[in-house]
Amino acid sequence: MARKTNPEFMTGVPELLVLRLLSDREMYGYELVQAIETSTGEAIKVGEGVVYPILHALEAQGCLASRRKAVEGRMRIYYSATAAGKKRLGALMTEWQRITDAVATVVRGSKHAKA
Amino acid sequence: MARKTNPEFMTGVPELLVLRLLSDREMYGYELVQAIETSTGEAIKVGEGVVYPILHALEAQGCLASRRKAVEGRMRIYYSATAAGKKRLGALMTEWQRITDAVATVVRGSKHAKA
DNA sequence: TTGCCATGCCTATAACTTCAAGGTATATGC
DNA sequence: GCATATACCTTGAAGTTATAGGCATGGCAA
Repeated sequence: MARKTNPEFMTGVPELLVLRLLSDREMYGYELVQAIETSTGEAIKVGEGVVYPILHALEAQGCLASRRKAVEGRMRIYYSATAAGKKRLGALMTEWQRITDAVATVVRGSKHAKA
Repeated sequence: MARKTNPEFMTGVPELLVLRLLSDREMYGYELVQAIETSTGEAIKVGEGVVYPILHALEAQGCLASRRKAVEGRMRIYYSATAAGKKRLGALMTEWQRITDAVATVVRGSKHAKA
């Protein structure tokens, strides 16, 4: 079961984090990669190959808005969460809570867990 | 993003639950499918097509032991967690904690999260 | 008897996501 | 000139879940 790709418990997490971070302030791709790493205390690290496809997909769905900005001769594309994006974030957090709560119940030894 | 396969936040969860449940008492595949559903309060449901491959893989790795038993004319294969299985369960729970803690930190608005 | 459903095992295909590695380009430091 | 950091992007591989089915037995009802 040694996963190299799709590691344990990571499905959907990058998208959740991106949406959450972009709800606070606008950021560009390269910045997000590092923000995810620092904000999680090095616990979670994702590559650019993970972030960029998510940004493009979310923007195509109208969950993100982007604007180009030249900084020090380099081109940056800043993304921020739209209303639809925040709505989607809420749905993702609800789902995240649902799963984590369920797992916690079982892990804590839910004796009969019937009634 | 409407996922039909590999839904949000489910990667690795079925394996964790199977290992956890089989650490308490031996169960057979069909029983596990229902046990996961009831023990999570209907929050998590997995089909047989998810459980059986996991059982076979874990057994092949020595994480599970099995014994055949005939009950009411039907053949059942009971699985239980071995020492290696419990060790793997421990590793999975540690990883689970690591990810969920990290996500919780970001979601709760991680101030600047620099130092 | 016949038919249907629940039990109980199993497999194959499709779909989705993450990961690693590479490609392009500019600014800076040696 | 050359290497590194920034900054964007794409491609291919790997792994997991979901859906749908196949096979077989027992119990129940018509």
